[in-house]
Amino acid sequence: MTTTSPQGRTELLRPDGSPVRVLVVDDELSITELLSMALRYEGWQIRSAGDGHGAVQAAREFRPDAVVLDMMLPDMDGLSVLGRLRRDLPDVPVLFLTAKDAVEDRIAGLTAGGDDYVTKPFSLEEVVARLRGLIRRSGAADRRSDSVLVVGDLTLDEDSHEVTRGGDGIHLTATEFELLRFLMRNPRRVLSKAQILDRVWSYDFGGQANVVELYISYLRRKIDAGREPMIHTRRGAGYLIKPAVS
Amino acid sequence: MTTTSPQGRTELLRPDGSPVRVLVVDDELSITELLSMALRYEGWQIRSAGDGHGAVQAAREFRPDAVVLDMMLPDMDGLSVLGRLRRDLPDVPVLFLTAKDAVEDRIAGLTAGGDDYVTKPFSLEEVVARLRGLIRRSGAADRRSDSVLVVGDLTLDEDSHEVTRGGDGIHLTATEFELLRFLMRNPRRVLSKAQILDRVWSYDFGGQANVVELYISYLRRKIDAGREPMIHTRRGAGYLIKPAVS
DNA sequence: TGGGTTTCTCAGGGAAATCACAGCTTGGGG
DNA sequence: CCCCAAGCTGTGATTTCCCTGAGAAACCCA
Repeated sequence: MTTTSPQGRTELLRPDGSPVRVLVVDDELSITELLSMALRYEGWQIRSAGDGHGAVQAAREFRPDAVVLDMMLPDMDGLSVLGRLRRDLPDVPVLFLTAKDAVEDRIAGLTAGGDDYVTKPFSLEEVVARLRGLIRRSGAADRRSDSVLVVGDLTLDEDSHEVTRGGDGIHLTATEFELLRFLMRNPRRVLSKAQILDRVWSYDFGGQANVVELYISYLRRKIDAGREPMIHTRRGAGYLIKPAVS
Repeated sequence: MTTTSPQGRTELLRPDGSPVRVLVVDDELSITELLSMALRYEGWQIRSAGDGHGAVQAAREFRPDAVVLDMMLPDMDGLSVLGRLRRDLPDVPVLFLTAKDAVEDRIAGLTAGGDDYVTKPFSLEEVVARLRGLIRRSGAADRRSDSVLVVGDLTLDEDSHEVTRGGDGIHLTATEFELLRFLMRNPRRVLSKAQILDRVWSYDFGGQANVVELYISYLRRKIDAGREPMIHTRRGAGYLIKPAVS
């Protein structure tokens, strides 16, 4: 089930209308806090743990609908944690956090069961999107909630990553896609460059703030090219997307 | 929940009808006093602190609905304060104050959880508007309070930054927008040039006082152009806005 | 390993916004 | 009715913000 909040954002809810519950497990406090903050903002209920034992215990009493699990924990390795989690909650979907250079094939085996993973450093937009996907597919939230965002004649499918405007397919790079998704999830709302950076770029990005301008310019070339523009600049405030007419 | 005060201003209240509580943290006394005065004028309850430890303690006993937090404190850095605040009040929204040139610095991730920031030197109108936004979105105040100001056939949307009169969209610059917002939040009330300067321009503005006249003139051109005027001059007193009829 | 793709930095150009200045208009008191 | 203070607005300088081309570096896939 989804509802639309007063801010116009679409929230994911469980069938009984209560908020989705997510357990976040990471030993770095800054990461759990960053994630907790961002996921709470999605309207979800969050519990966090800093090690494997804490995770197992929290899972038992909190009974989350999904788990975000760092593969690198101080007390036990990710696989053992996963095993124990599964003993209590056999069907809970797990989003793994792994270091960039971690052995990918081991993860590949794990995600076969419908789980997913992102590599550190991640962007919040990516984590949120993948969690939404996991929860949606697990059936914890209403299945009818679908994965296509629509603004005017522009559509974006979060599952297939397909983007169309006026029926024409548009190819976007990964970053362009995430930026557009963020804009489309907040239609008609001015988003500041800082907000966009925080959300779409990874948390350790230390570069120039004008990447946002650059990618807005890329998006315009692909989406607004020769049509009524949908992406608008609010000088001194930020950017927003809205249907071309009106 | 919102109520309309005898003066005609719209106030933000908590669901139980008690005033919103805001904690202000800054080491410069002039800043905390400036903010406290302005925020009290909004009808909110204010407590202030001059350093990180004071902030954490005050948060614990005062339990604010929102926090204004300077990133540059003498005893601990902004992120540590944030972490400790969050331990006691996981969902409290925070408005960060940062130096203009430290913007790139490390805002990353801060606005991701729905928090926001303004750069020093700020204008009071900006701080108040952003605080209202944070409180509104956090759910501490009634969610029905929405983001659109209406005076006669003139509307101003604080989220999309859209302004219309009689249905026609009107493009305003950032300063024009803030000036109009201030007028519209105080309809039918005479606002002196000094008041306007104090509210809409940043506290270190050292320019000529006639910027107010200039911007009023800009606004008239865009809003009153060829229609029944809504912006009126009270010679020797100030300006006011009111619906065109009557 | 190598070529195509993607991400990002840097820097120049240009447009918009802000503001100072000055001359002009207006309104009200005497 | 005159005059002056208060307010209005045209002009243009300055600043700030945004856009985008070019190319370097990183990445990915075969």
